Amino acid sequence: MNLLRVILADDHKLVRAGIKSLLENSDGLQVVGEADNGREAVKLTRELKPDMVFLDIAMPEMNGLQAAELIKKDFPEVKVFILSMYLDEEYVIQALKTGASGYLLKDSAPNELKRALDTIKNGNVYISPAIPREMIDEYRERLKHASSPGDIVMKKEVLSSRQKEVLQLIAEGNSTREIAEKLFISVKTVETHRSQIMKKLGIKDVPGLVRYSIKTGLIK
Amino acid sequence: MNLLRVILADDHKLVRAGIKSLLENSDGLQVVGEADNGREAVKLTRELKPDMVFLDIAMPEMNGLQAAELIKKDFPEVKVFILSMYLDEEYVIQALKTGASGYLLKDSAPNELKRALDTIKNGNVYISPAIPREMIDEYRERLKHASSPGDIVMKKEVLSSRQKEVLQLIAEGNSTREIAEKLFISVKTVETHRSQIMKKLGIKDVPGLVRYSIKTGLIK
DNA sequence: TTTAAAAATCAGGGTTTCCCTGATTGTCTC
DNA sequence: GAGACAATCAGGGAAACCCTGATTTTTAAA
Repeated sequence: MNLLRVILADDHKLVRAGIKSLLENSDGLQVVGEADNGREAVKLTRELKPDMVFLDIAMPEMNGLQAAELIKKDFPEVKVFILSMYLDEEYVIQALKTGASGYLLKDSAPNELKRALDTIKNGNVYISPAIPREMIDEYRERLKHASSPGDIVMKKEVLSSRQKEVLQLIAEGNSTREIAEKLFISVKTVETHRSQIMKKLGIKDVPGLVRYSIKTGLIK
Repeated sequence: MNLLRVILADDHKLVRAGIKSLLENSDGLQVVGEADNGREAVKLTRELKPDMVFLDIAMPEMNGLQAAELIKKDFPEVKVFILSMYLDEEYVIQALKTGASGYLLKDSAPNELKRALDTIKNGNVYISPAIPREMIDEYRERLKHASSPGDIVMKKEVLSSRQKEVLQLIAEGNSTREIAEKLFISVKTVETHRSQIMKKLGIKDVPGLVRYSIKTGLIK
């Protein structure tokens, strides 16, 4: 039986050693190389021609998504698996776009890893169940209408400009009433905007909106 | 030979499983409990009376440093080991102050973990070599001039630890009711805490609290 | 060691927001 | 011209927010 040869990239050595230990306990698999960052992962891929590459997203020098892109460009047959700390729409879409075979959150249960490996071995794509279906469905939908995956432009502009306007006012600490006054609309309309924004972003509370606004640079 | 009974707290289950696998491969040690956040770690410590507790710092609900404080207060004999993503002076000092037996960066080599374990078993304190000597020296210096470790004031702590706990829960998006349930106190008490926090910080709305929490690194 | 201050707990009661289910109108697009 | 979405608004109940207290415990200071 051939062992699946994999490369593992994560800048936190302790975490990496842990994941390695987990991977090697599930049989049929062998970690043949380890990298501290994306650039090293790409280099090792070139040298070792592994079957699969595990990439953490947040890494110094070159992040996992950039590395995934380079690897898939030069070695489309190498399966790429993204391990991420955060459930971020941007990241998921980006990963799918580069042709990754899997996207798993780091707070997944360890048995999810095994399931993901089985799925990928059979040539399918595994995506963490924690990721909202709409996100994936929408990507698939767009995929139908594009000539190549690279063509797909995921609404960078998820929110309409009015919605962004309202979101910013919320995140800046304005109350519903204050926003209504500033925009010359009713309190009810502001409420509808807020709930539309939350629905679109998949966020269920105001603190979440604030964190999103900071992360995307809308405020700060 | 008695096995060292340890509890392991990290919100990223996959990472936790990995560390667990690493720990159990080094013998003389057994993971008897796992926690997703600081609060759970404290609860498990009460129930299981372990020999040692491994705490990640960045966790939802209650971070590892707060958990360390509570654990050391009630069970001074339990050894606390801090695992951190970042090399942050505040964190290191805070960890030493609570009486932690170890502070290790997550990007340490796995054999450092073994060395740390040996050091701690002998009753000594292990601090990651990556941490600048001056930081530790400064702490030791201050220790000389204080009657007890608790006296050492490294930096202004505006909020009490309870207040920080509540603030974190607010900023993470928990509703007042949810916070009350998690802390086993009434909704009214949570409201009082919130308004006390706002008064102290001079902030008048929840989004402001979230921004403050991100800026000061309490969440994110 | 008394005294004072702050922390942590809770309540009443009025105002505002939140949330859910609608609804209308205009504007694109296929 | 049907469907999707944006932007506007309402009703009504649940929850959160805000203010004024109040009690107990802990901590600090005099």
